[in-house]
Amino acid sequence: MSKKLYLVDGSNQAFRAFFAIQNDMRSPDGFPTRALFGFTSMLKKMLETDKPDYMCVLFDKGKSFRNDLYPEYKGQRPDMPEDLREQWPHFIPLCNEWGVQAMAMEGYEADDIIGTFATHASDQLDVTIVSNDKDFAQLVSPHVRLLRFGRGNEAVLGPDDVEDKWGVPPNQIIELLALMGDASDNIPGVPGVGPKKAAAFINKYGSAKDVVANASDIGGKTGERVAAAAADVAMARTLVTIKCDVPLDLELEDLAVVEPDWAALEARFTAYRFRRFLTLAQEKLGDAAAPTTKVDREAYRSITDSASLDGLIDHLVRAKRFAFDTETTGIDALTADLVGMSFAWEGEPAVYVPIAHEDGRNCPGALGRIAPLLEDSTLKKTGQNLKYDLKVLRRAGIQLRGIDGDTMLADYVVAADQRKHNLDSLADRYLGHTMLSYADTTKEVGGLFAKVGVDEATAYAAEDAHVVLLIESAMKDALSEVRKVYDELEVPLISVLADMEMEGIGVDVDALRSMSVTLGEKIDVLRQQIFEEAGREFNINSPKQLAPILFEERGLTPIKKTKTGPSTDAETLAQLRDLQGDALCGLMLEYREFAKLKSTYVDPLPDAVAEDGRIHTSFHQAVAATGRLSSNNPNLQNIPIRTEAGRRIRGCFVARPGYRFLSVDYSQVELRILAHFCGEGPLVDAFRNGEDIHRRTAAEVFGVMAPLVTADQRRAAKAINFGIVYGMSAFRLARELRIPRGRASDYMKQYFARYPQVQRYMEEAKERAHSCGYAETLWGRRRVLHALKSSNRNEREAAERIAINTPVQGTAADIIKAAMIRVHKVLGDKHPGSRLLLQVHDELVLEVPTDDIEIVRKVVEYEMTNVVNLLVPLVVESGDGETWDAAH
DNA sequence: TCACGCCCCTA
DNA sequence: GTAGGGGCGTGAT
Repeated sequence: MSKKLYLVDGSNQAFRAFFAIQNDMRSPDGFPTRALFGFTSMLKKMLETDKPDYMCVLFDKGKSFRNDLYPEYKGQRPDMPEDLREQWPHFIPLCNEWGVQAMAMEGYEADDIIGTFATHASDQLDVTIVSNDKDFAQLVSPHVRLLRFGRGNEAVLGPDDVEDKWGVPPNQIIELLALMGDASDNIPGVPGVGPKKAAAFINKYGSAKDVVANASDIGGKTGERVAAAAADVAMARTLVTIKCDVPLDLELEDLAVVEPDWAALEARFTAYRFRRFLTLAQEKLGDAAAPTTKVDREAYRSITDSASLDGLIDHLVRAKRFAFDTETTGIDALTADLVGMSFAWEGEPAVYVPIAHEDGRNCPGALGRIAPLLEDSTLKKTGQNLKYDLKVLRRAGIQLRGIDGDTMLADYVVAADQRKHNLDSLADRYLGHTMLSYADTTKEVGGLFAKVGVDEATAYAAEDAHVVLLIESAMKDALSEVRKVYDELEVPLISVLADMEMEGIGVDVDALRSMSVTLGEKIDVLRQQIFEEAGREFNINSPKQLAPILFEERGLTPIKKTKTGPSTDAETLAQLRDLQGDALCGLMLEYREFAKLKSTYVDPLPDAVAEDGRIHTSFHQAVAATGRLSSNNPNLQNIPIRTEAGRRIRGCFVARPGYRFLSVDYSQVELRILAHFCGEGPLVDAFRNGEDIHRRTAAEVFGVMAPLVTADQRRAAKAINFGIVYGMSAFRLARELRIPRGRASDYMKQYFARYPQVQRYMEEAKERAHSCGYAETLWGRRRVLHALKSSNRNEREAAERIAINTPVQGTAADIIKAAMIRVHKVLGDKHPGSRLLLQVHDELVLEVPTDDIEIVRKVVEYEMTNVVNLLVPLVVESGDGETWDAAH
């Protein structure tokens, strides 16, 4: 058997690793590590499973001969992301410490060095090229294979695979690429000729040159394009051809894979905080300090008889606190049924209690015996995303009480900037442990957990409960920094949200269906009018098709650009209609309004109605970086309100007979919070005196008496007040108000002159974030802001705006969460007929028995306004009605 | 089928 | 200018 040589396109794999990982990963001192992490995974896996005898990782360096030949080569490429560039110098030392040769050669691309090695070595070795770049397909031969990594899968391509995939054999790939060009390298080919057409032409005529020579035979538009692109094709052919004769001063033995330098890797992985790899290095070193908290799945037990069940109950009662997890028949808590439960507590191996497994080894009477423990609030529970378990149990008639921890939320408050807070990610991040996957566990039984055998189910389920405890202890110190927001807000909110989701909200499905018909008719009429006005038919939903009609056929002047061309958004269309008098733009605006309402709300909402006739949204507690909730399936936090047609959709949300909706919303809550953070000053005075804040601001900015402020002046002041909270620029204000930049700038100057404490707050918010690395809310919720240190001005300024906005928006989120907990408590205690249904950031929607409206209004208003003492009063406005629209 | 860009709904 | 979810078109997979 031949020995194996692996040639890795290092630049390509570094990029792939960077973009494949969504979460921002950093070492404790803030150094970005995500590309290095993915790259390390790849190296380790390749070394362990493929065991190459020789290996070399190649990186591009500087410009190559291709740039001399064609200055625009790779010219369209955006700059390397800063986070990736910082990691760049680490790749070669990392490879070397793994025992792998790595290099970059000035003036050559990795492709050419790989090509040279591959052609020289393929007569004595089996060569594998590791890259996702399709150019390498040209080098594939019986002894050279191409290894590509996709999302979660990888593919090894030999000559036949290349032909299957691209339609031509490896020795024709150059011809294929010459015709196609390569958009990512900015190499022009024949416009309109992609992989399919190119392969067909190559197979028919031979080389790219032959295809060009036969352009007249191809005929039609494509033929013309082929003929016109003759020079480009020749150029492209040179550019895509990998050089195989780079002068290399290396012997094969220089590429031999040697034993990793585990001590160096240990230091490196400690610095990067790569837990899993660090453990590996420590094991290899025989290091006594290697963590011994390995997850031992063998120790887990299943509880299948009543004697063991007695023992479990005894243990749980004495433990006083335990982690638990439910296994169910599905992922939707509203329809999933209980299959089993797992428990873990201090000092014993975790256990699994099967309840409804099809193999019949279930624990008799378990649910009834365990229920009192779950309902006992003096026994403390923790888990991962307990809102789900709470809902499942409630449908089984069990009221879960005593929740005092949730690892998903703990990670959310410790690391709000991470995108993923699921258990698998947490186990990896905090423990360096890879969990058994649900997909693998249930793969052979069609994803149905009830069909999994009890032994296998035990390993999977008990691990979930066990790992929750391990993660809690690993994050203990970090969590102690943000205990207040965790204990007072996030954990108590779990059961409030579970109740709201289970309660759901009623909708008038018939009204929505008839609205769909009416809107459909309006849209049809508008579509015809648009075609008539445009003089032809096109896909009205396609901005790409609309743009040339507006800006070429109708000769209108573009107002702003998107990445891909002139914008056709609503602001643009309105200006084109008003300032350039274009009728088509007016029609498009109407069309867009109705089409949006129909496709986003009116048509999908009836499908979201559950068996109980109500819509049950999901509130996500660990998504928004500021601490807000989000809502989906369906999103009930973006139901229209601004337009008349939109409000009719709100009118389709209806209260039960005998009930009314009560909607209570905070008035100007973010500006009040800003005033609080600013301290004394006219802003605080205005709120304390109950003034109309926008009128007062207008009076200050325009230097007139408050009663004399005009409607236009008040509107401008309102825009400024909103913008301030977001860290707005004068440029943006000018656009918002459609006034010259200089005037907008004057307004802002005057604003800050009258409210100097606002400007001071903004400066201090930035300085604070710079010095401690995060922005913080009133409850101590934190958001780390690495980009403050960025050398890119746009990124840095964006982070500064976040530093200004997050304390304000996040404190508003804290306040309404605290209010929800108090309202939920008082309703449960004193007004059980009334329920919280929705939260829309500054608004709570309740369903209240008609007779209780006034008393409940008082109670809710009291709780919302007295939830915290700020320097300015919190004020709410309320309304009630039989529909959500009427209540607003 | 999926990722991405554009557009638009909310606070 | 902040924070979200989601529909549709487009082009690659």
